[in-house]
Amino acid sequence: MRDVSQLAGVSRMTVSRAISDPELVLPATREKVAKAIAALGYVPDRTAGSLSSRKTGFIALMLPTLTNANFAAVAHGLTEALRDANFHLLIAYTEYDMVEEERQLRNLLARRPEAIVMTGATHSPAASKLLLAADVPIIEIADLPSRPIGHVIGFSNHEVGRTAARYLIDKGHTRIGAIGGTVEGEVRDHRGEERMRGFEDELRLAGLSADAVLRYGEAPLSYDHGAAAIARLLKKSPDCQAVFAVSDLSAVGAMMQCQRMGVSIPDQLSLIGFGDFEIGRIVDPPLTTIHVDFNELGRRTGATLLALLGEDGDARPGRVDVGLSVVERESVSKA
Amino acid sequence: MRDVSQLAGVSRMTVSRAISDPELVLPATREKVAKAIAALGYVPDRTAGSLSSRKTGFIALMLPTLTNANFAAVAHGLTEALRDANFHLLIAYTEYDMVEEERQLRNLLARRPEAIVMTGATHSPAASKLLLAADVPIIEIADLPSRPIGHVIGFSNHEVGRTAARYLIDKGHTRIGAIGGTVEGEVRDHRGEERMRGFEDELRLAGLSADAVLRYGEAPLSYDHGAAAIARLLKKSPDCQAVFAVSDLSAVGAMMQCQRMGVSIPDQLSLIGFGDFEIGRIVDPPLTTIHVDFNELGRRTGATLLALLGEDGDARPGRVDVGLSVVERESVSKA
DNA sequence: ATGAAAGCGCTAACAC
DNA sequence: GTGTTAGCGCTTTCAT
Repeated sequence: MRDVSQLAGVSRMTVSRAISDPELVLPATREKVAKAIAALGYVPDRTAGSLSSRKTGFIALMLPTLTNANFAAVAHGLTEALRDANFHLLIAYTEYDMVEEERQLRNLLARRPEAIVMTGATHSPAASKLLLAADVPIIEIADLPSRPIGHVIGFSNHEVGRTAARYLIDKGHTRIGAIGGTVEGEVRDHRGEERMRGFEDELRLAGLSADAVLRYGEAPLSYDHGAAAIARLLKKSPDCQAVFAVSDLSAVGAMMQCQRMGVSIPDQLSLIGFGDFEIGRIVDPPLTTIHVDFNELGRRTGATLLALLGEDGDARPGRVDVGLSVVERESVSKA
Repeated sequence: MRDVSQLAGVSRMTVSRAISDPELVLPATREKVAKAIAALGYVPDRTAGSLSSRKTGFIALMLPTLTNANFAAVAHGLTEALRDANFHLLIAYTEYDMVEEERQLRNLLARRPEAIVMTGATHSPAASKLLLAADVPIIEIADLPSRPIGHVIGFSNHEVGRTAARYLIDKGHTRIGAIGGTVEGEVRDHRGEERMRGFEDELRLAGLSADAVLRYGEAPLSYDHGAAAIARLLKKSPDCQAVFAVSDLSAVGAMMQCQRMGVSIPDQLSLIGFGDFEIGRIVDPPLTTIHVDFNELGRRTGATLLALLGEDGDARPGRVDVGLSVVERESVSKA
């Protein structure tokens, strides 16, 4: 920057202003500076700028995993929303491991993000303490915690499960099952488990048995999980009429496995998923699923962040439920 | 940090050492410092540390998109490899747009990464200039450029296309087509196009027509693309026996579309994809595809980075071809 | 509208 | 093994 200022024949302060707040500089001066910058190929050092201004321009985003289209959509929506404000996303992922989450959070905090976005609302005590002490806006997303740390933009996973159960019940099914991940071990998907609980609760409310609700395999759940889980479930409960999969990926895996086993969907078995993944539209029959607008979730989060970081008196914690909807396709039949 | 040093009764320098190079500090002192840190909930500020030490601990990673399992696998492998060395990945994505790539690169450079990992080797002139001037190790991955900027860890996309063509030809097919993205507009997948070219070249080498090679739709290619493209292709070239899809996602979309149109795979149409995505193992029939170990690519890149950043005399640019292999499953028949 | 001085929170380099 | 001094490249603040 010193080089630029010398070449342009102005002080370094003027260069700084010409870059970050051009309005404050005479057009002629601005021009000279721009030329010098181009000639030298100067790229400002935001590390130094961050230290001085005490604004890093970082937003921390904690995700369970990168390899999930919906979480990627959140990251995507967020990035879009923040791009023009010149914020950078600092992404960390936990692999559904709370010990790892804490480690990652510490690393993130060392970069002094101006806000922290956490996926989910279940944290280790140490992580919660870290978050509380961070003194920056916290947003918990993709969940609807009863005791949130800061702002909330999400949906109720419990309600997802209940909605799935109600839908299947309304179709006249009575022998209803579900497939999801296990709760044992360190690696677990709390939000998926919440969907399973909601499902079981609604089943019980309707006086139906929850015996065919199967927890099997570790997060992240994908096609293989669904294939293996449905095989187990049908062995254990051969008379099952309808199944909820906590993730569309599992649902699709289950569908393919059924195809191989000669179980016709939806004639012999109805299937409903969660997440509205693109693949669900493509398979045959198209998958009935529960949709949450994750892109919107990301964009909303970005807009909230911008508002929060714009005004000084940070508004009191907000709570937004982006809701959910059933996408009726053809994988569920009437009983 | 000042607070920590006072509480521990040592100088700030000792605190710094106790954190970043504990060996240099007496165990007793170390202990005192650790206690003070815990008591105060102190988290070091790496922004300040970076400025002072001139090491940011950032590695820049430029990806076409986040929403692709293989690129996500690269990011994953890289993160794993770098985690223990306390490096952070700074991820940017271009959405297959070279103008955007340049913008993103400038933003990345402002964070002073210690190395830059670029996916692909086709950059705008301005981006190339930026890269050349960056004065940090550059690694181009997932490609095998003839005129690389720095290190290369990748595979030949051209060879992928040739291999696909050869495989189909060896099976006795003569009326062979392909589906990939368009080359028009700003948004394009150069590496996918390279695979298409390799495919065409091999077809011509065998004296076969490349008329049924269809370029349609913009990157990123996914299920919908495959479904739409195969419908168009079969309309245009109804006698087509075998098709290469530049991405497994397109291949799966094509497969589902064929199912809907009553075209039996592989009896009436053979299909080979690229990328070995998980879904390809799950569909029925399982998809024959060309596999590249993207996870290994990420890990290799991480290891190379560590070596590069470890030693002072940075080794001369290396070139690694991770190769490729055909995964024979059941979507290709003999003619 | 521009400039000068001070300092952000750390660590490199050198001293003891 | 620990402390002192100086300074990383910017921006804040205040002056002109």
